[in-house]
Amino acid sequence: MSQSEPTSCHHAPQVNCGDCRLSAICLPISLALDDIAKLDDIVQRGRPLQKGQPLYEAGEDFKAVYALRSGAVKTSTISRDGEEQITGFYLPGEILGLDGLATNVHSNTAMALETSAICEIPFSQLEDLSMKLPNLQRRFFQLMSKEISHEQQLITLLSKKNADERIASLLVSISTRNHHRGLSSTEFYLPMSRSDMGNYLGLTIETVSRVMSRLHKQEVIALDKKHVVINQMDKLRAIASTAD
Amino acid sequence: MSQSEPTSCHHAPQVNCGDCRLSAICLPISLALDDIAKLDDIVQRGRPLQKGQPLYEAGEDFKAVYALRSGAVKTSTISRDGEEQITGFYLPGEILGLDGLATNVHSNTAMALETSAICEIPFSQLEDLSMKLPNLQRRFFQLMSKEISHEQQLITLLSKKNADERIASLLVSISTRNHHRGLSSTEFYLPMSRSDMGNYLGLTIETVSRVMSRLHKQEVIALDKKHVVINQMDKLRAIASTAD
DNA sequence: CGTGTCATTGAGGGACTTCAAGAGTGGTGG
DNA sequence: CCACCACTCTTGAAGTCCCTCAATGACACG
Repeated sequence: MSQSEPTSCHHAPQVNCGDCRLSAICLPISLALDDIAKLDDIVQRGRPLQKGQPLYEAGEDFKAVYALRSGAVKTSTISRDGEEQITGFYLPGEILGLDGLATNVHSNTAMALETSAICEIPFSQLEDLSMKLPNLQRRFFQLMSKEISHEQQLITLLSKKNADERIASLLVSISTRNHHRGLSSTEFYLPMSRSDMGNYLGLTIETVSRVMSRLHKQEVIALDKKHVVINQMDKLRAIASTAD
Repeated sequence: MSQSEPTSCHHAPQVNCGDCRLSAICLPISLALDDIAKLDDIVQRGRPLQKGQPLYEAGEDFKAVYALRSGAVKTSTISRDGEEQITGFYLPGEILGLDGLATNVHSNTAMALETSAICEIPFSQLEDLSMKLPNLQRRFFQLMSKEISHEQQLITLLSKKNADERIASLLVSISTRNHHRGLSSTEFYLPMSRSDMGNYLGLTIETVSRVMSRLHKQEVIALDKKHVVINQMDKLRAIASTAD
């Protein structure tokens, strides 16, 4: 299995929020140390999710939000005729499951793209805690609004960008998020298949493959299957940013 | 100016929620009579908005949500390079402005497509009131989730549907919403320009025009500028529903 | 009556899809 | 160990759908 985390094993379930390498970008962001301890008390850390296993499914009751500690997850909706539409990819330190917040029912399915360690945060307890910690509550509003603005960016991408711009946008997005997590912004493994990329970006798998090959030939990126090295970040950004 | 409401003038600012023809589908839905009266007390009814005037703009502080009493409104984001992306059309009885709820800042701009009468509901007071009226609070969660699922449907449309399916989907959507408001589901005026339709659906204005003409020639719809009559609803739905 | 805006229609071209074949990879079992 | 299979990915050739460019028409407004 390809692995983007060579530093150490992050699947160990015994880590707590205070020690977690991701605390700076995850839910505990801007919380005081003893507040993190309180959050820590309600976080449940289950066994890792294997590739292809669902974290939650569309239609399920909303019971918790989830923080991704390692691995990668995709979220998707299934339209009436059974076709999948991927709505997002999630990387370590990111929070998912908020799609159920409004109705108490998840509208999306979340599925592991590779073996993933996940912190589960039961929402009832989180609600109580966030009453006491205004910073935590603010963080949740931020997250919800981030979800919405992400969707609107995706709409703009699908509505206005060509294939090159779409692919470049996705690569820049992953790069930026990796950088944010303290990882390399120029070298990483794509956690999703070409098919998932195409589904997400509104392209066929062949077009995804062709564009990636083209970027490789132009030496904007180096490419070996899922391993990506960005050689010319400025150029990639230029391609991506016919708008964000 | 073309007008889809020949029955009576709905721009009169003095109407209250209890008397409003739209109370069955608007915010007061499922509220008891005296609860509607409470809601009524905080609703502000300003002078009508003229075509092209903004109701709120991206970046503005979120102070209120709005109920559309007559007319039509579009919401849109402006991407970095200045291009507009329309994210929704709103018809009488529908609520807008929730895009600011998460961050207290609007992420979209809302603009009148034709002369529109609008009820403004200051959010601070609405918050207080919804504490006391659980049905009202539930209604708000519904509305937020509706916004999210609308965006996800738009994503699927942009990602998977061809031009005919996109146009048909929009027509069916407007038809359904008109029916819901007690108006004709088969005959109505489009409140937006071809350009706005194209922007929203990710198509050029020429393609919009061609598809509309084609549907006309196939006698699925009758068409005179913005006036639409749906002759074969089943056929239109069939075209639209390669998924919803 | 000219001017500007919006919409329609046609011709041509381009970007992406579809169809098809083949290469590379991982897993299973003889 | 390698043959076999399933699966993913790549690459090419052909086709199609939509866009671009352009001209014209319809209508409102000064």
